Amino acid sequence: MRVTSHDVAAEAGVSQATVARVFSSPDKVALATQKRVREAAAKLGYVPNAIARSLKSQRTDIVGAVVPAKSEYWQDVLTALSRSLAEQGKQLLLFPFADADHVEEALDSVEQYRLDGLVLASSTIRPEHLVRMRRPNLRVVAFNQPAASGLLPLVMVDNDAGARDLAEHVAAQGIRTAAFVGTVTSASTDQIRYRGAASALADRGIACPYIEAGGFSYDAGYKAAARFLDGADLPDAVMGGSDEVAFGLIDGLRTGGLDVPGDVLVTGFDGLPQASWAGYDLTTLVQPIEVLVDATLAMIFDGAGDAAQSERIVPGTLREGMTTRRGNG
Amino acid sequence: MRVTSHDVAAEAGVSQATVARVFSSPDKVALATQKRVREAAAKLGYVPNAIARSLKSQRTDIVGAVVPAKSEYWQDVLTALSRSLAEQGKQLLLFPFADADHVEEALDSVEQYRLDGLVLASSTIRPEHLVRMRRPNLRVVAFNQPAASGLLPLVMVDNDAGARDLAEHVAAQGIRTAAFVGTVTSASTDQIRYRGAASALADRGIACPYIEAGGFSYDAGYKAAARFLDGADLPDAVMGGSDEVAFGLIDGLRTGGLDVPGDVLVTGFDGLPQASWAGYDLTTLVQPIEVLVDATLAMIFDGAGDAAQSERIVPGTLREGMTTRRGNG
DNA sequence: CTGCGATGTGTCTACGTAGTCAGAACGAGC
DNA sequence: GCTCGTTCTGACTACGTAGACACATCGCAG
Repeated sequence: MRVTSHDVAAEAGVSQATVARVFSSPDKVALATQKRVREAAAKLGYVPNAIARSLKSQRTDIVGAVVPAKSEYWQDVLTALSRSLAEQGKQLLLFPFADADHVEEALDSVEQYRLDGLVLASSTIRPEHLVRMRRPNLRVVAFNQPAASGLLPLVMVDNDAGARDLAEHVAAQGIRTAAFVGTVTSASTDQIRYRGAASALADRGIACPYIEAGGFSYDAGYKAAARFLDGADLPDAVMGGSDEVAFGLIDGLRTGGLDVPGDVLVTGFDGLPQASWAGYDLTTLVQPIEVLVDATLAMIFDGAGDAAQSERIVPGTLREGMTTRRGNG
Repeated sequence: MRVTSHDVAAEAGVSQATVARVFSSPDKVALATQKRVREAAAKLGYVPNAIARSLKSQRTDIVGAVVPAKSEYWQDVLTALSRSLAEQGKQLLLFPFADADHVEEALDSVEQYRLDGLVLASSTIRPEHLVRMRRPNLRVVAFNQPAASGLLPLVMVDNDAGARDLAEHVAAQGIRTAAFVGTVTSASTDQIRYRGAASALADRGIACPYIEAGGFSYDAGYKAAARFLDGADLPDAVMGGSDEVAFGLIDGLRTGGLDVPGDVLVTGFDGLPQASWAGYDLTTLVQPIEVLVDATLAMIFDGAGDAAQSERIVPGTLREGMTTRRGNG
């Protein structure tokens, strides 16, 4: 039914091996033969079977990605990842999980496929799951996941330096009090971001209490904003652990009658496309997603020997938006 | 190196065939044998090889999705799709493309994999490409793609009825003039939405000129808003072809000094998560993505014989947001 | 004209699984 | 005790490809 390399071989009057060579290592086949084979293939509508090739060659040309099902940030990462892979003739297989408790299921199905590599893209995967993914024949790279440090090869943005940059930027606006809203309990990135920001602010004599939002979503930020609405506690600046939280904060504060940035400055972290939308124009730390993705794929495909220890920390870029423009407006 | 069913067979003292049966059709193996095999498998860390299974069984348990690389809407669809597939033990393989001119490349790589099904998810794929995807052994379903009608089995939201609902809703707010901003040239969905809205408005004596935005992105909407800023042309309501365009419109109008909904009403289409964000609170037509996705997968896996003609049109739901709340504020 | 490397092609086999077929073991019914 | 049907298991093979190996052909230097 299906056209195979044998059919093409018969049509072109060559052996099956020659047909295979034409499509995998053409330089080993005489040009005249190649032409004959390609014509026969085109005539019959032959397309090489990637499944069979994978079985034989022990390479799938497929990279898996374990990601949270719901998150604006990861969708941007996935887009960049799959585009970069496509350029190399490889594909992306998705293993989404609903929440931290369902990671295990996703990891189970990962093992059935003999993937060339796996990107663990979530700051909420637990260390015990991370370690479980260390296996021969599979190059695993943790993406933006500080908790994986030392356990797996790791690529991430410089969360500490980024948080300091943001903190220094708001400090330069002349604030006296601040607060950090995020979710240290479930995201290891937020831990570092909070520490970096708090430390930089402390250097300037500004206290920065931590407020647990219970998630890194818009809703979490929106609800957390209620904390500040009784007025007494309102700091001069609120730093969100992520852009999504910051959007929620801004809308929550504004809905509560406060002005951003008039009454309170707000910052985010990630640099989502929406941060540039005029409705928010958020001051945030832009992650160089292309760079991060390229570094990740480089680790997977040209990874060194003792990759478990290798880490690549990439600096982000401060984006100064309207949400921290104070006084001079 | 890798643990195979042969290794497990040796360990358990059975044949390879029995091991295979334990993992694919357990009811054909005696319970005692099953237990022995499973223990041996656990001991050796055996995981069935999906590649080999696919080659033998001619089923991959993988569904492909051809999607535009950049689009908020499609990311929501993909999330729902992959989650639904995961529940059935299947996986999603992504074939993103940058723009309409690169669809061909994506489709080429689709053929190498012997996918169980393929979702063509983009309103910008050209009809000639659509037809090319009709092939034996591959169940293709077009998703939200009016242009595929009659060419491929099709699942989509009722764009016409949805656009009429939106139009009637704004008409009920007492508007006298309107405009539709979208991109009929590149998205066949916008064509239907515009016609539906214009027709419903015409029934009430309201003209609705069409304004080409040149895309369905935030930026396209933002730029299109400039059209209305000289004041003279400002209609009472602007209908965006999609939520993304509507967000751009709103921000563009507001940046230009207009009030939404005070000076002009705005509607979207799709029901993105951001539509519910307090900063926009957009009136839009919410697509029942879960329903659409389930219908799509049903067509792929339990599709009828003459599937080319089958179409499933699902109604959406009107979401009344602040952007069309007029006068009574 | 012989020997040798380079090049091109064919034969054969393995990748790891699942389905077909045959046969073994066993109990039940005559 | 023999036949029959049922249940279980093993041997064998095919899925479609790519790599190892052997061999044929050719040009070229000695």
